[in-house]
Order: sequence, then C-alpha cells, then structure tokens
Amino acid sequence: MTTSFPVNRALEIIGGKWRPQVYCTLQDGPLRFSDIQRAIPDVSRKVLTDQLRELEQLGMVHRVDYSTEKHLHVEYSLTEDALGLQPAMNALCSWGECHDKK
Amino acid sequence: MTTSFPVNRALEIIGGKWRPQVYCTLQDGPLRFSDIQRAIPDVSRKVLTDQLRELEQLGMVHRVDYSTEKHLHVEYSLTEDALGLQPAMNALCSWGECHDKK
DNA sequence: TCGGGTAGTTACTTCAATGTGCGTACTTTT
DNA sequence: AAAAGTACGCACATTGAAGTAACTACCCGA
Repeated sequence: MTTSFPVNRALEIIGGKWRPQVYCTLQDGPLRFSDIQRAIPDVSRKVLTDQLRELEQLGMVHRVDYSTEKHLHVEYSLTEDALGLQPAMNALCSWGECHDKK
Repeated sequence: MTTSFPVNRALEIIGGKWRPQVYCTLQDGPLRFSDIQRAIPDVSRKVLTDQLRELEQLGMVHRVDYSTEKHLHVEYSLTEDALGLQPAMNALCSWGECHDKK
C-alpha cells in the first residue's frame, strides 16, 4: 500500500459514503442505534451496523451495551482519538458550506 | 440526495482513492501529467486522467495547455477554490500522522 | 393479539469506481 | 532506425461498497 500521503490514513477512516455522517451525528454525544438511523434516514440497518462495527474496530467509536434482561439498550459514542478529528471535520464542513453558496 | 451534512459536499469532491493524493501533489505548484504520475506511482494513466477531468469539472483543478506545434505540454494546478481546502487537508494530514504513531 | 420499538444477522444482488491492456500521434534522444 | 517520452482515448473486466429483503428475538402498550 505505502501511500506516503498521511491524508489517506485519515480518509481511509473517515471516508466513504456514510462514515462522515455517522461521525457528525455522534459529535453531539452518545446515541442509540435507532437514534443514529433517524438522524441518517437513508442508511439501511445493515450498512449502518457495518459502518459502526468498522469504526469500532478502527478505534473511532465506542459501543456500550446497557441492555438489561428487560430492555435492549446500546449506545455509540466517539472515542478520544476520534474527537481529535473535529478541527479537520469542521474545516471540511465550513468549506463545504462556502463552496455551496456560489 | 439532500444529505444536509455539509461535510459530504467536501468529501464528494475530495473523497475517493486518488483525489486526495492528487490534491496534495498539486499543492506544491503546477505539474505536468507525467510529474503527477511519478508522484503517485500506483495510479494508472486512465484513472489519473479521469480524476483530473473530474476535478477540473468540479472547479478544483486548472488544466492549461502550453503545447506548441513542436511540444506537448500540459500543466495542472489547483484553483483558488481548491486552495480554500488547505486548512482542512492540513488538519487531516496532521491527524493522520499522529494517529499513525500510536 | 396486533402494531410498534430495540438491535441486530444472513443471504443475495447491484453498481460505480477502479484497473488492464490496447491504440493514437507526435516528439526527442541514441 | 529504434527506443523512449508526453498526453491522451477506448473497450472491457474486476471488485468492493452499498443496497434489498428477509429473518431473529425480545419487550411494551392498546
């Protein structure tokens, strides 16, 4: 692979169709699976599950299971590592907004 | 489509396998096709051509043809618009580097 | 008991991005 | 004369990400 472009390391993690949206959605705090789905209505359950699993493996997302014998309850949140991307994400967002207006 | 996630507008433009590398390569100034290929050895001619054309259409890259009757000479460079992405790209790069060391 | 909510899994299919391999046309260098 | 450089275009094959549709399994309220 040896890209030697550090930007690729970031984009391998945050790139793709849904991960940026998942990231933005989780920026506001921990959410349950169905909350994320409501925030990103067009993503299917399967794909959202896949993305969350992958982000978990990459150390970007924490999955915490609060389920009891009575209730299913899982929460997803960004890790410390992931929060380090916020400046970059904000910069991308503001560029996206500016670029759009023209 | 209506993503309502501005970050997507940026990533639709700079996302993908090769565009970030093309962007980074052109950050240092205008380059000829073959120079870009040398900087990104694994990209095929076809794909690089495709990417440059798409980036041109998106207003990210200028293609200037300096060819004479004697010599072929085409140069590619980033547009003003594209340069606005530099802060974001730098942030992604530095995160990529930090994230890598651990 | 019927509809709705929570959090998934499994099997299958589709499609766009990417890659391969060829050809064009003209040039300079050896 | 032959090889190599510059800058592509075209047709086709491959692949991996994403989508579809079904199923599991449990709970709650009307």
